[in-house]
Amino acid sequence: MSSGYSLGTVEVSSSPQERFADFLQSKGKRITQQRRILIDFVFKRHDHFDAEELILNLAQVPEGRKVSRPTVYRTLNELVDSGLLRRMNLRGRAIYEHDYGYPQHDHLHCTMCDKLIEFQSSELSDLLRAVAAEYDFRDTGHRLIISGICSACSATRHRRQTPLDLV
Amino acid sequence: MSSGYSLGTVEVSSSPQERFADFLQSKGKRITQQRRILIDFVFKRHDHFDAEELILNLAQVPEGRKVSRPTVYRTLNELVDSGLLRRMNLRGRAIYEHDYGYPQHDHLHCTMCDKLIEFQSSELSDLLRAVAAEYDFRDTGHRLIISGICSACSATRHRRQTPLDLV
DNA sequence: CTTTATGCAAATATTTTGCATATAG
DNA sequence: CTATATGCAAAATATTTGCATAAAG
Repeated sequence: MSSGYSLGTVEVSSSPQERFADFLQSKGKRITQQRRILIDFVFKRHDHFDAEELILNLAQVPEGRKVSRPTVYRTLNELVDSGLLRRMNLRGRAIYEHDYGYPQHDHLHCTMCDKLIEFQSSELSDLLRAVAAEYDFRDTGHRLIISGICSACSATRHRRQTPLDLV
Repeated sequence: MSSGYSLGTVEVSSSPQERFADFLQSKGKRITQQRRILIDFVFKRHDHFDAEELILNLAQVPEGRKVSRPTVYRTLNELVDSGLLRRMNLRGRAIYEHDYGYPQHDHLHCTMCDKLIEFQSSELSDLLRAVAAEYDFRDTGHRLIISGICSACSATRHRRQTPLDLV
C-alpha cells in the first residue's frame, strides 16, 4: 500500500482533508471543527448530493449537528473554490460531486428517475478544446448534461410529471 | 417574399404566434391578450434573456404593463413547453432563448462579461448521440456550456469577482 | 354561461448576510 | 489576544401558488 489516498480507482498524493487544509492555509483561513466535520462527511458518504441532503445527513449524527446550515453553504462554496467539489445545476438547485482524484466526466440525466450516469469521452474533450480555440476562447471548463430517459425507465414506463428545465 | 416567417437566416412555415396559438388550442388553453403581448415581445426583441429582464422591458410600454409577473412566469413555462423557447441555467437563474426556426447550437459562456457565444457542431451532435446509444439512453436533448474567458476579456483584463457556478 | 386566465398577495425554495458571540492560531 | 468563523435570525433572490375576479370562447 502506498502512502497515497485511495479512491478505489485512482491514487492521488494527498487526501481531500489535506488538500482542503492547504487551501485554507493559503487563504489565511482556519481549520475549524465544522470544516473538518464537513469535509469528512462529504468525502466519506456522498457522490452526487445537494445542500439539503447533506444537511439532512448531518442531522442524523451528533457530530453533524454541530454544523449549522449557513456554515454548510459557506463551506460548500469553499470546497468548490478549492477544487475539491464540482457544482452543477439540476432542476434549479445546486448539485455537488467529488472533483478530486476523479477523472473528468460528463453526465446523462434521466428526467424520469433523476439518476445521473457518468461517462467519459476524450473525443469530446478534444472537440471542445477545438471549438474554444476557434473562438479564441480561454476554456476553463464545461458542463454537459444529456437529458433523456434511462434504459431502466424506458422499460418500466414509470411516468414523471415536471419536464421543466434541464441543466 | 414568401408567405413564411423570416428569421433572417431561416425561413419557417409559421410564425411563433401561430405556433403558440396551435399549442394553446391543442391544450384547451385560451389565446389571451397577455399571451399575445408576451409572445410578440419575446420574439421581437430578445435573444438571450431572463424573466427579470423581460419584466423590466415590459414595464417600459403601456401594452407591457398589462402583464403581471406571475403571468410572465406562467407564460414562459408554456413557451418552453411549446418548444418555442429553450431554457438554461446560468449563475442560478433561468435564461431563455428562441428555440424555433433556430438551428441547434451550444454556448461558450464568458465568466467575466457574461456574454454567451453560440456555436454549432454536427460532430458534437453525432458524438452525443453515440454516447447515449452506448448507455441505451433515450436522448431528448442536451445542454452544454463551455465556460471561460472570451477573447475581448482576455485582452482587456477586466476582472470580475464571483467565479461561482457554471451552467 | 362556463371554464380558464389573471392579478394580487402570500408562500415557497434556495442561498446569502449582518451581527454578536465563540474559537483558532 | 486578535482575527476569523460560527450560529442565529433575517434578508435576498427567484419562482410558484391560492383565491377572488376578469375575460375568452
